[in-house]
Amino acid sequence: MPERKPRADAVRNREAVLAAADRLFATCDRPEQVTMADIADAAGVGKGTLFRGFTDRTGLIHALYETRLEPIRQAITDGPHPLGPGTPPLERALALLDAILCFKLDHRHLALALEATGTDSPYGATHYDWWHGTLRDVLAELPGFTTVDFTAHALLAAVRADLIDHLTDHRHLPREQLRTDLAEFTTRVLTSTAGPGTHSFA
Amino acid sequence: MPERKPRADAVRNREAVLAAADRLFATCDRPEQVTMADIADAAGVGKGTLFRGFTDRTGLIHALYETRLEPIRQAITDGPHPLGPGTPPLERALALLDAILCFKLDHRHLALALEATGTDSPYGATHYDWWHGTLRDVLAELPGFTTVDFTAHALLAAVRADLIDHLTDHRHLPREQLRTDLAEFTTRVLTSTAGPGTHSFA
DNA sequence: TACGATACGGACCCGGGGTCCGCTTAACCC
DNA sequence: GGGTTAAGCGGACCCCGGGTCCGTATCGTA
Repeated sequence: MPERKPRADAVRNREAVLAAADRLFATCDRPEQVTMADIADAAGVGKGTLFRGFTDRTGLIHALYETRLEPIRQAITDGPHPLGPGTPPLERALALLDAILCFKLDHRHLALALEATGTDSPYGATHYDWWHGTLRDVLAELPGFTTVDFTAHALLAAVRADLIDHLTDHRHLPREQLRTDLAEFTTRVLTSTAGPGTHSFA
Repeated sequence: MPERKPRADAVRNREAVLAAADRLFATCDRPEQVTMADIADAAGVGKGTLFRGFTDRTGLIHALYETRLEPIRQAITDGPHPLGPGTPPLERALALLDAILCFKLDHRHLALALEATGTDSPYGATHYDWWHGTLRDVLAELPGFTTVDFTAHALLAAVRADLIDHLTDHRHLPREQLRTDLAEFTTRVLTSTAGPGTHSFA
């Protein structure tokens, strides 16, 4: 079974669609305003082609997101300091979160579009489990940490796309401000010597 | 102009609709499965009545959410210890977040429905500004805090409905576990002596 | 060049949010 | 209680967007 190679026009179209979608999402301010028909038109293909290639709306956005995310993923799994492995945990955790933040800033439209699919909250997405797992493993290397799992979730929640979007677009927080704020917050969380701080209320 | 009193059937219907909606959202597992027509049927009224009374889907969910939220709001603005004013800031912040967490646990369906409206991310909702403002003011009373604004956002992000839902329904974290985890996390954030933790990466 | 497999595309379907308007009925006045 | 008025009702209807289908065009191969 020599596994036929995919047709040339198919791959060409696939690229065209991804490019068109990226462009449209980037220019329109509410991702749900971008309709499938719009994307098809902009890419110069029929609607059927979209769904053949990407199954459904979510699939298309997913695919797009994935391509943009790949480099960062790479940098984390086996890249150089400070993102790659081999960086001491506290510094690496900070680097991770900063990287996510910057990514979301640079690709706000995509991240928002992804979350706006509605079909699956971010927590259904495959990315999320990966991010969470990675961050959790890093935190686990820090001494004296018990609630690693929840902490990873909470830290990731601080860089969710819509929050970032709200802070930059509506509240006009400049990028660097946001980065330092996040860094300080993360540092607080990770360097605290919190004993059993569990005050219990009735 | 003696200001006619509202018609009896109108208020009766309003209640019926709210009750029906609450019931439906509570039983169906994905809020977007509940259609406006469903709610109208369940309440024994016509679709027109829904839109007359609540403008649109978002409005209906908003109204519902508001009624459930009111007691807690009350307890915070002028209730007793530990939620009310007059509680020392650290303890009060912990109480606030715990209260939000419990509320979202008890009304998961509503909170999810609200976020799933899509039309406005949680950050567009009026509640959010109030929560954020309240929490921010409390944090501001803690000594040595600089990034109060962002910290408030980040802490609130940790109790977002879909995260809570994911942790309880998919990961099966028990309620009490979640509460203690959140309490510890919050304590870490608020009791850390974080100096200028702003390591800068290139 | 001929042929099979694959991809194309746009007409079409369907379900859900939101509208509209002729009819109903509660509130007010006597 | 009976008449008048306008607020309220409801469901047929519209619109729009995601997703499907299948006759046709195109590619890859021999």
